[in-house]
Amino acid sequence: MTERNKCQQCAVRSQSLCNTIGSEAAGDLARIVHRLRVPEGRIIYGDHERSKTYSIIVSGVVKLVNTRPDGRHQIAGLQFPGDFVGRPYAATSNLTAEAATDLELCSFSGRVFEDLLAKHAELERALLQRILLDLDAAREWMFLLGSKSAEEKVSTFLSMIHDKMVLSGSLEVGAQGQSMIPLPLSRTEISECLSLRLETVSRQFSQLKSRGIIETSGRRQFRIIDMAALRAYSDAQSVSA
Amino acid sequence: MTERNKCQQCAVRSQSLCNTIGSEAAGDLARIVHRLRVPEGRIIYGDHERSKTYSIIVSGVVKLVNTRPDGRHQIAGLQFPGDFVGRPYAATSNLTAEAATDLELCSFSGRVFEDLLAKHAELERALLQRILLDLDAAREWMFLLGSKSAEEKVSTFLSMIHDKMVLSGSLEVGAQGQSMIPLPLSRTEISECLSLRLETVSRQFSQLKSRGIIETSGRRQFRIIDMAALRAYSDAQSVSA
DNA sequence: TCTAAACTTTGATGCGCATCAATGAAGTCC
DNA sequence: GGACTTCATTGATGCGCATCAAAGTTTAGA
Repeated sequence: MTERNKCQQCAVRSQSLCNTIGSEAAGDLARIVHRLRVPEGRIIYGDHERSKTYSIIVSGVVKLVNTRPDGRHQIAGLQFPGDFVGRPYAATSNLTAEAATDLELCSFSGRVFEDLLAKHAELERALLQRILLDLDAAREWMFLLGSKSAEEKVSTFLSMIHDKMVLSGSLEVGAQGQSMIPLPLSRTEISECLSLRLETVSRQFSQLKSRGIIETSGRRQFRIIDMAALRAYSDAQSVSA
Repeated sequence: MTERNKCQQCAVRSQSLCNTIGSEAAGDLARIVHRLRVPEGRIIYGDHERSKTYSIIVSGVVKLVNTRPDGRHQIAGLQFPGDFVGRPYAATSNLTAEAATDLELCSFSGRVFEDLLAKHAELERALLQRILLDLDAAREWMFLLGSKSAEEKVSTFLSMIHDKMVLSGSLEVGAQGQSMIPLPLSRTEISECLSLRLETVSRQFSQLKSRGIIETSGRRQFRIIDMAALRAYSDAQSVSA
């Protein structure tokens, strides 16, 4: 892929949707895109949303929330920079996509994007590949929800955040010992993501701190002191003490 | 869609992949398909499988198993008649697809099917739509794994089996009171699907029986006596007694 | 039909996390 | 900059499901 194939406007990382397609499709895509800033808490799509839009995240984090009639709710997925947000080919969705942090988006109006999908098979293929990755991730997360202990869940969550930061270029590989990493979610949101109560999440944070594996600063930042230990706790059974 | 557009060979239900595409693509697809019988327990793809194949299930159930180094494993999805089985665009998968029951498949060799995907955009679109449904289902199942009680999990599982039987035409709507429904999984497999222990699954079966909501016959058949109650227990909080 | 193996059910006990409750720290507004 | 509000931490207790253990049932094979 040559440099001019890349979408300069929303270039985030190489795997981004608009960087995996040819120049003609990319050109068409660039013509209909517009930049958008979205404040934390804003609903992007869901429930009673009529006007459909699709986006690629430039910066920030989107949470996909599964809300139930009885008030229980769960975060069914997090989308990071470079990820595609939207649900093509469906009038409604049981999920609500909400800005977990302030966002910058590359946004496409629903109708136009769908036409473009029909026009460029390669764009549709790129989308299919991306959705398949989301499906892999969802099935992997199912294992966490069903089979991991609270300790494993919180450790997995923190290393996942670290890995996403590295992937999106916001953090250098191996720099975790030095750099503070921003937490995109509150304790309550983390608990909804891991299917724990927030008290349990807090206790696991405390334990990881007391073991010297992580440090925290304020409510929204953490530093990984011992990455190897964090990874070990993420898939424990290995740890006996 | 006209009748001749339908793939007569593997026509299972209207949503099946080969029934949502045009006649030319369907013709090409029919030309490369071959029927295949697979005995229970056989691995369809996964782990160290080299030769890729894709299939549409004609009859039987496939389980997608997530196996971990430490021996824990979980069923990450079930595929029923009409469903697509395979993981395009990936050399490997962490999942193993295994015949939960004896199967009849419409099978496509990997290379040829991928060429066909590239040739017919409409086939790729149909696949994308199907994968999106799988993603919706996976995210819905995440809620079960993370947030439902053992009672809700088992009730949900049984009504899901019922619904799938109806969808695939093996059971008439509203006939649940009369007909025995075959269970495609053992207690152990059900427990791996719901992230419970098999003893807990068994206890929930017993409780549903003692309440007169279901009956069982042998290990692999059940009858739904009171569908409304079963549905209520599937999303409890509603039930207080 | 009898026997053995595999699977399922039922019972007793304990642990992990939820729940209830209170204190403490961090941002926000005047 | 002090008071308020929101969010996070820590503690005490209880319940749901895992775990350990044993008996019962179904299926297959001699």
